[in-house]
Amino acid sequence: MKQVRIKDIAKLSGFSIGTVDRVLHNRGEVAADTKEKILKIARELDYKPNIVAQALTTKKQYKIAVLIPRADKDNSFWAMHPAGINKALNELRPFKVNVSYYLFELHNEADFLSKAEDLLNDEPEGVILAPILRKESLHICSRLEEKGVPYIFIDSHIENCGNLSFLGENAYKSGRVAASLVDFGVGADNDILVVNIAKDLENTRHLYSRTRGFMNYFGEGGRNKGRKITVEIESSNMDTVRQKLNKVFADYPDIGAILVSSAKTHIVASYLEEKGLKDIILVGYEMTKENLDFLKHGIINFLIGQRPVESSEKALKMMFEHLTTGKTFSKEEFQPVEIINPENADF
Amino acid sequence: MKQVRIKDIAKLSGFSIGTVDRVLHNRGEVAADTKEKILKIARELDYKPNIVAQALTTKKQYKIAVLIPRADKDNSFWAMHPAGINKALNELRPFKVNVSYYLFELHNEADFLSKAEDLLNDEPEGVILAPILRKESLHICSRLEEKGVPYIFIDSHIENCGNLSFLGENAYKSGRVAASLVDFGVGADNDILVVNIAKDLENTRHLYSRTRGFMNYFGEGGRNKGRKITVEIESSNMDTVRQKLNKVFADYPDIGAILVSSAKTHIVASYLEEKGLKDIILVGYEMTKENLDFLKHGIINFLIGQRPVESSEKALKMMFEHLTTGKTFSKEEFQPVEIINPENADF
DNA sequence: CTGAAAGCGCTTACAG
DNA sequence: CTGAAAGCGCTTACAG
Repeated sequence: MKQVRIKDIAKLSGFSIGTVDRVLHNRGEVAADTKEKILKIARELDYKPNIVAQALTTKKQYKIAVLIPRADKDNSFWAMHPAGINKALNELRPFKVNVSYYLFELHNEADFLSKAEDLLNDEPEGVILAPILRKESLHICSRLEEKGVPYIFIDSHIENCGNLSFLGENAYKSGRVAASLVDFGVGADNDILVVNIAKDLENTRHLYSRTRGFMNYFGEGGRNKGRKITVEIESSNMDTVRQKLNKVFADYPDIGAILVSSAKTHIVASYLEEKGLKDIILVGYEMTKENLDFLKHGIINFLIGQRPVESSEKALKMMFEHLTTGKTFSKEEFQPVEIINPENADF
Repeated sequence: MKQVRIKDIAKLSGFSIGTVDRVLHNRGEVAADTKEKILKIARELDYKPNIVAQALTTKKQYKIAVLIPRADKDNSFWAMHPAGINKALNELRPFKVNVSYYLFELHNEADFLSKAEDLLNDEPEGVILAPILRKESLHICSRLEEKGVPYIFIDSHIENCGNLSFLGENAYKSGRVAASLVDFGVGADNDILVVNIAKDLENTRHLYSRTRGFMNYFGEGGRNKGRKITVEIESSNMDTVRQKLNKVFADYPDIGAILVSSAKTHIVASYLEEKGLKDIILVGYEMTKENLDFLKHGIINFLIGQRPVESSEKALKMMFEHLTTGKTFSKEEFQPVEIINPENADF
């Protein structure tokens, strides 16, 4: 099975390679019937372009836009995605890929929409985005679809969209993983507390899904038979957190374990450290610097990771492959749920 | 910073591109002083070949040999490495890479040597091997070095070798991870048993390192204060295992957790199931089908994985990059130690 | 609407 | 020992 070249199609069809190339790329200026003839032969021969020759010859740069939250000190999680993009870019070096970032302030709807507008104006050929804000993201996605621009979701998922794929965690499953870890270590009669730190839990579905997974694990079985308490904290401000948690601990003195459903785990860890509550099991999310510090000091027992670097890396490679070959992918590619404790955190 | 082409070097040096190409590839037939001149310019311009053009034009196939144990039902772990190789091959598709396997019977010295001999006769340009049998591997490595053939270790590690790199777990660390998991769930006063199943523990260093990591964790701290018992079982035959373990349990009735230092974990799991010892915590290695079955049924609590698929994938890509560009790598690239429990095993 | 030609950067005979 | 030319498979003006 030697490679089929456009030269072969040219010979068989009786047209020149220039014409064949034009129909293969839909560049117009070809008579309808010759187009058909050529396409037929291409299909029969199962023609696949040689992407190496293509890369060598083309001047085309693939313009890919990335729309994610801006990383900052309280939020270093979002620095991991650019790291993954860079990894992919490095492997794609021989080819011509051009990535531009559109970074919005986390949980700021207006800023998200404004950055998305910038993105649309720049007319990228593919988009990778984190649709954290559900409503606003849906709006952008429909605009992309109108323009025929493919897009891939990372981090968060919206169902029934025209996305090329989704790369990230199965949030429900990761909640169950957290539950199983708590259950392995906690006393059978202790109470368990779930802390959600988010401005608008409604509009941040994956935190909600994690909590649901966590609860369902215990609903369906598990060793622990204690009460399951949920508390929502709207701000990650330490005073607010302290006040809320003081109240919870006053009401429930037998709490043996805490789950924090987001990367803000380190804030609850500070609280526990401050109060000297070292025996309480604390499980949370994401291997950010702040969280890892508390993990190493034994305040956090486990972190659940969703491999953001890998997701973004795969997303970019996937987009490139789609753009060059037209290949499509399964609509959801869940990444493995990663379990991190102090002993395997170094890697 | 535009790309430097051999044409640029040709112009600057006053020679033709043919001559430049000859010195760049050390193909001889060039006067010593012109060679020097050209190399100097190439260095100054920091010339890097365009691998896309190279791939398009060359007829050269890179021949890479893979020397690993043959997978079989008792040993499906070794089927994961070819999976990783295939992944890499798929990404390297536009280039001309040719992989041949040399599969030996696990722990069979003679067979290892015979397959290695076949490999040497076929004169590959790069080798990826699992140096499980220390002594025999050293012999092969020195032969490869004589021939100037680069080689990468996967799975097991031998220090102070001329290997291009090592890709695999940090066995000592992974032993500590296992210990921390046991420690999180086991009663503080229970005894803990370590089971080594291997024909020749001496010559299989990584099992030894895992056990050492496990023991040191408890030596340096940990909640559990019970006794730590070690048993060595030479064969994975069920009768042998049963007999040995019966004896151990008779002597130590308070065993609360078991570590199996290898992929043979499922054999101990069968034993526990047979005896109805469901409350004993069992931690072992590798996500093979047999082990995963017991994990899902709750007999095995945790499996430690070393990401064999990823290691092999990286190894092949690394070898390819080395062969094409001459790039060198750090001598050890440890893979993350993966923690698997029933809830995150599906991925 | 179609074809012939030049070019991407490198490699490979071949002539001298 | 060195250079000129053809070719890898595809794309890109350009001429007709």
